[in-house]
Amino acid sequence: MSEYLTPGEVAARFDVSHDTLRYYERAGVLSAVERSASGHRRYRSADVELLDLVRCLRETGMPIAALRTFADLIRAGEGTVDERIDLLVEHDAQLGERIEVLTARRRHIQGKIAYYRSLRETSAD
Amino acid sequence: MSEYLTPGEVAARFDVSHDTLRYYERAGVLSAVERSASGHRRYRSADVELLDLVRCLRETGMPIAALRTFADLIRAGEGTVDERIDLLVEHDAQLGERIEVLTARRRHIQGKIAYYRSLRETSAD
DNA sequence: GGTTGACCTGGAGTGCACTCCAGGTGCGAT
DNA sequence: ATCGCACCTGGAGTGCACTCCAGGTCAACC
Repeated sequence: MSEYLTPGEVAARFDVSHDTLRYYERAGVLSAVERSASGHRRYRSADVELLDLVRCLRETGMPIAALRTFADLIRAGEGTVDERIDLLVEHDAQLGERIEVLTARRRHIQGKIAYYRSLRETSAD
Repeated sequence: MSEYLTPGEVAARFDVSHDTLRYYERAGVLSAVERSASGHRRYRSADVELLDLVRCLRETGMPIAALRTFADLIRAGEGTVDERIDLLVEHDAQLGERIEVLTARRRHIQGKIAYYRSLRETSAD
């Protein structure tokens, strides 16, 4: 049990590619990660926790640029907690709306399915 | 009250651009629409209804290629109702999963917000 | 009869988030 | 020693869904 994860382990854990990890680093979403003597990345638990949140935000539609802003706030230290809250609250609100829209659209789709099924039964007589 | 809508009216009703409408037509999602003598498009109620469903499916993440497949089934006539049902049921299932994932992620984000708020209260002492 | 505005065309361009490439390094196992 | 493999680099390429562009047509209104 080592104190860090290798790129392969991180990629497997979050189901992202090695390239995506490097992309996040280049984009400033993950700060430059520690390296071994041979230059290989070593992901510490702080990196892994940030990545966990990053993936959560990405999967819910936050763009890379906003993620970068958020990561910058974290790096800037504890004085930025209010701003982080604002950012997350805003995202949460958008996400709530998005889920509502998707749910409404889903009902529409289910209505269409029911309609098609009614057609099928009628013609099956 | 005319029997058709102009491109501008359709664009306004569905909040899409004139270009998007043309794009859907080029992509085979909307079949070639009726034209006036001067070449302007005229959207009949059948076109508008299809577009309504198309937008619903697009907003819920169905790719253009699948939408094209679906539109082709509609054009192929009533014999394809079973296939249309299959396609919509599959999409509905994926959408259900997606909503669940988003909802779970949202709880994670809300947990993070609560955590940050607890930090803020502690430091405010 | 000139101007305006909504519309027309084919094709090129955009933004996003990756994803791939070619060539190179280090290291444990055979 | 040499093989295979996981990793490294900068930079180019990809796929998707639009979105924009330049130049043109047409009907209506002043």
